[in-house]
Amino acid sequence: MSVKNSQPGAVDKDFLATFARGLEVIKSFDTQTPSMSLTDVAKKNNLSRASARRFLLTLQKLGYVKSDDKRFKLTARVLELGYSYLATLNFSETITPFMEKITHKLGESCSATVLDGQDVVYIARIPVRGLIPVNLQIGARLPAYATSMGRVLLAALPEDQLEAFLSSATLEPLTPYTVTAAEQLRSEIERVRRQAYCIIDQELELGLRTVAVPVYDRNQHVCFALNVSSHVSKVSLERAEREFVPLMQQVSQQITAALP
Amino acid sequence: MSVKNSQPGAVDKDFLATFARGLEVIKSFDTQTPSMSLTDVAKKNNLSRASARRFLLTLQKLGYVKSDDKRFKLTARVLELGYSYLATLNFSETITPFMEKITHKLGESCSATVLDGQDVVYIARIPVRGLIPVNLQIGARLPAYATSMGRVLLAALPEDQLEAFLSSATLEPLTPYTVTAAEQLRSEIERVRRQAYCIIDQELELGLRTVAVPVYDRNQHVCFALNVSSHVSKVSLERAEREFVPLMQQVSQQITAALP
DNA sequence: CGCTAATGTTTGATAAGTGAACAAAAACAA
DNA sequence: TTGTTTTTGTTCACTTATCAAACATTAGCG
Repeated sequence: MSVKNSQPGAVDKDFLATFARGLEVIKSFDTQTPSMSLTDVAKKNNLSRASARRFLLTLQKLGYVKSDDKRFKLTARVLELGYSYLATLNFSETITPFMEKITHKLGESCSATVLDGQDVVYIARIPVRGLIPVNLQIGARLPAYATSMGRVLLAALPEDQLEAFLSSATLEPLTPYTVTAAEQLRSEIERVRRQAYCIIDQELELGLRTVAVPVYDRNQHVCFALNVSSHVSKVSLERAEREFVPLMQQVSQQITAALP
Repeated sequence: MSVKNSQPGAVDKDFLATFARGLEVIKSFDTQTPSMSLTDVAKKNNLSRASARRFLLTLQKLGYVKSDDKRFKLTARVLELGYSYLATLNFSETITPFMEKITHKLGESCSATVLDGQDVVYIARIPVRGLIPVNLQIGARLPAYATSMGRVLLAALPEDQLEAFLSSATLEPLTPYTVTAAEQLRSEIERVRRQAYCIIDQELELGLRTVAVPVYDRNQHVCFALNVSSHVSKVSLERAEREFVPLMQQVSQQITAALP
């Protein structure tokens, strides 16, 4: 890498502001503002109206937005962008049948996640009609420190990266049960590494009991985590360990063998 | 719109090439090339290496790609872009429990799609362990003309847009049963409009029998289609009409009432 | 109706992005 | 080692995008 930014105000010569701003424009459409006028977009992204207009016209020409009467909204084509990530994970097709098998045998939702920064991100999910209709679509994020999948993935990190995570993460008490002390979290993660699975009770949400196992690729690298989530009133801790863990570990090995 | 491009070679003054190219760079990562070197990216997108490098460094700085030893790959953050579209559809959360209900009662996969151009695009899906482990994730596309959901959505288009679709679509015979004559397709679509549901038999894929109904928002506009797909050997046409259609139409109305 | 206020569109000086050419560093073979 | 090839990084005249401010167009309102 070249040395840039000797002065604080200096801009990175290799940073394409136009592109970065365009991506922000896409992301600026959300639940609160599903459709926006040109001026709305300009304000929300700190752009001049002239600039906002160019972004919107470009997106429109590419089919990513459509305009009904001066108001712009995203089209389903935007999903293509996210889809190209899923396509690079050659395993997301492979794993679905295995996850369906888990769902079928245990009668609980099954998910797959990867680690991105301090979050786990859902890459696949088989929901079942449950007590709590949780809505965690592909792309959804949850904090890694308070989820079973997060701990499984953190346990697979090299020591220096785990260290970096622990020193930078802010551990909010999401429920009274959430582990918020870095040292305690570290020993939990070490335990997860030894036992090769993780059960978390109500640390993310009251009533939620989740079990996760790592899934390895053919080079012995953890590539994602598998999870089954249930309710404390439905599945005892004892049953989770006796019934859920073995099945999930077995399926994890089957997936490894089936991966490309 | 202002008048542009009097001469053929003229460029659109309001088109941001940098942004459009950047989006292409993201899309250029796919199953065949999940990780690429700088040169690969340059070749695949017809960019100079200098340019490709700027795009990759920008994406890296934003966290959308990471580089392991000179090879670049997308990160899960890319899903955020697609996710922002789902967020603008305020209903994708609302509908999941209803779809789970359908899946539970009928024992078959249930999907929701919208129309984008000539395709239907999946915005939600509840898979079940079935005969054929189909892999249709959120964002996946299928040709509208050969799917039950496509016909339901086409039936809801204003006459001029339907006309435009019929005259521009290329109707490939995907199976021996596929309707490929525009006139026949039109009358099929008209029938779908009258009966308010669509059953398609093996037009997309041999053995596949699918049922679709439209779902309206509170302003009597069709906003998406619900679908249940099964196998001809598992569900008779008679049962599909007697059992599937009424339940799906009932759930469709419940969704309308529940929409924001 | 005219007036105001807001939004959308064009314009010209300034800033950012571009590819071709060049430089540097790997990768590979003899 | 040395030379050859391939890939990656940098520079710089030229093109594109940007902002601010002008102008044009609507929308609202008494």
